[in-house]
Amino acid sequence: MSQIELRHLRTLAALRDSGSLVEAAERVHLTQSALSHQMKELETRIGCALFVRKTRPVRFTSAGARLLALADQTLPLVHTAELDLQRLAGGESGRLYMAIECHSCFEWLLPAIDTYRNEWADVELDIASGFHFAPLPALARGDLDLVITADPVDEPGIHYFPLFSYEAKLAVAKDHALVAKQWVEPADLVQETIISYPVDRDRLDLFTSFLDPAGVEPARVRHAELTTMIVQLVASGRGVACLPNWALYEYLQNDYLSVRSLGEDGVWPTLYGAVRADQADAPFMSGFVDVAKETCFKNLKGIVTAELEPLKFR
Amino acid sequence: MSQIELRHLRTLAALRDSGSLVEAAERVHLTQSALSHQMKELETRIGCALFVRKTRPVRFTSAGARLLALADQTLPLVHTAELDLQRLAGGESGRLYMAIECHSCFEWLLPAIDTYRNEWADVELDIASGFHFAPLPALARGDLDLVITADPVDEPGIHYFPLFSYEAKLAVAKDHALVAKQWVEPADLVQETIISYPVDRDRLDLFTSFLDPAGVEPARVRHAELTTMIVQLVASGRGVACLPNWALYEYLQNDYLSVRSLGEDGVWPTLYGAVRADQADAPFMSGFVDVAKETCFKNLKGIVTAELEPLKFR
DNA sequence: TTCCGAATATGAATAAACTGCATGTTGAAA
DNA sequence: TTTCAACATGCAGTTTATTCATATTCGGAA
Repeated sequence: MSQIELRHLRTLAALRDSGSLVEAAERVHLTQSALSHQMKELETRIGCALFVRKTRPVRFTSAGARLLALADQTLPLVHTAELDLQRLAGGESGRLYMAIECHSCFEWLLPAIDTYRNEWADVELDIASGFHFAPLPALARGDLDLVITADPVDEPGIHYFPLFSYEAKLAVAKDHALVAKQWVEPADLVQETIISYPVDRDRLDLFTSFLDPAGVEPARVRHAELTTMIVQLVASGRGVACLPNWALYEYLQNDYLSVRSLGEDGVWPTLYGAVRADQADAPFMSGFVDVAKETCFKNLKGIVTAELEPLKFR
Repeated sequence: MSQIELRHLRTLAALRDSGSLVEAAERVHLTQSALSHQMKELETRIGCALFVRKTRPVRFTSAGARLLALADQTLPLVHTAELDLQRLAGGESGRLYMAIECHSCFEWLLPAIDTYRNEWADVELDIASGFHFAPLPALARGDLDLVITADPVDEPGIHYFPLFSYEAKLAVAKDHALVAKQWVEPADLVQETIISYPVDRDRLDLFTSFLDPAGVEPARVRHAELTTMIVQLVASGRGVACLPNWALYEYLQNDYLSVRSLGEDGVWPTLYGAVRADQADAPFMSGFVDVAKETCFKNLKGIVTAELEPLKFR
């Protein structure tokens, strides 16, 4: 049925380029006998001669010429595919579809992606922005290749690259009563309205690391999509919000609101890049982690103000 | 080195279309085990995984997707090539480069080619018009596939299809002295100017079949490229010319000149189609001969006038 | 013509590969 | 946990590809 193989096309091309079986054999690193057998067998399979051997250089029949045309069409395609595969296998290239669980991460992620693109032009990048699905299962399944998350779940086959730790601070209006306190205790928030991103509360550090352990429930929870919006609501006294220190830096510089630590020691989540274990060692993957850490380091390291601690890098 | 083979591409395409190795195995008429081995081996050869087997349907990695793209590029090409080869092998298609030794043959050759094209659209036709080379060696060598000739040379590997016999007549002006004779004898031409196509005289029937055997040399030989030109020269009494009866039919109808036979029985050359022996049985080749004979029969059969004999078909 | 050298063809042996069978492993759903 | 379906694997049989040694063919030169 399927009779033609790439080997035949390579032989024919070599035969055209050299003009004789003897020389063609050298080019494809086989013996003259091998090529003779090979061609003869192909000729019987397709039922007609491919070239005239009595002439020098050999003359191709219509069938031979047709196969040569096929060779000219396909062999270059195959060759470039092989080169692509080499890069793919060497980890110089690959697919990098990512999703972020951390809502405010775009701030440092976009510059990181910019610099990464320059170094790894061949990597196919994409960000799943509107992620209404669970990112980690999608990662394990292969729909995603990288997930930025603050909640490492111990799952086999998933590897976590720590990026940095930041302090999750409580943002309050400048005239808020809590400004008087050195730090915030869970009980202080009983009467408060919490403003948060519209995600499950078990993915909010304020609840998982602070309020829930103390058994405290705030008066109300409001949602806002954008960091700017949350900050505005907080500044105007409509509630308080828990945000990463680096996301608050700009607003503190402008004296737009105040921040306080959650508890005496503060809450310090760590941001991880989650990848599939089999890709953890791929150069294009660890390359991205390196670029991400470096970008954060450059852009976010100097965020110390009177009220903020710097990030902790690992 | 060269690792990818068409079989791998076919397997991958089947795998994508079906979603599982089991089903893909059915499509390529192999067992699941065979495909498993095949894919595993390819993966180790190129150094990275091609698809994830844990999912249903299977999910392709970047490398797998790249190979699928290659498959989509190449497999259709290979398939159409195989179809072309089938037609080529079945003789439904082929190359038909032809040359004509007979100068006036275009008259019936061009209509013949027209009808042939309709029946054998896939045959690559070409006419070597300005043939300043020897056609028969070119035929044996493979530069040509068909030569229309009136001089069959007994050469091994060449097969001659007889097309028809015609009478080579002497055309003279209407008021020429020879009109008085029933037929022409060689000695009658001693004083005459012969007008012929500009080719070697041993390819002119007038010499080879009439004058040379009698040891007669005409007074002068003039050349003209086109049949019309020769006829004009003859009609105006500048000389006499030997032409096929069918080439003279039109001019006789218009009472433009007169013709006489060469000798009592006339000279009757036969026109042959010469082909390489290995192509003599190819349907597209004998198909051409049939069309050529039929065209001549239709177009040239009714050439009988008071002075012309009809063609003889074999 | 005959001989010679180069190229191709051929036959047999060997090496490699592909494939199938039987069976083990794994993952997902009940 | 069980079960089922899909995939992996070890092994054996078979096919296929290649090589080596040798024969044949072709074209040119003596």
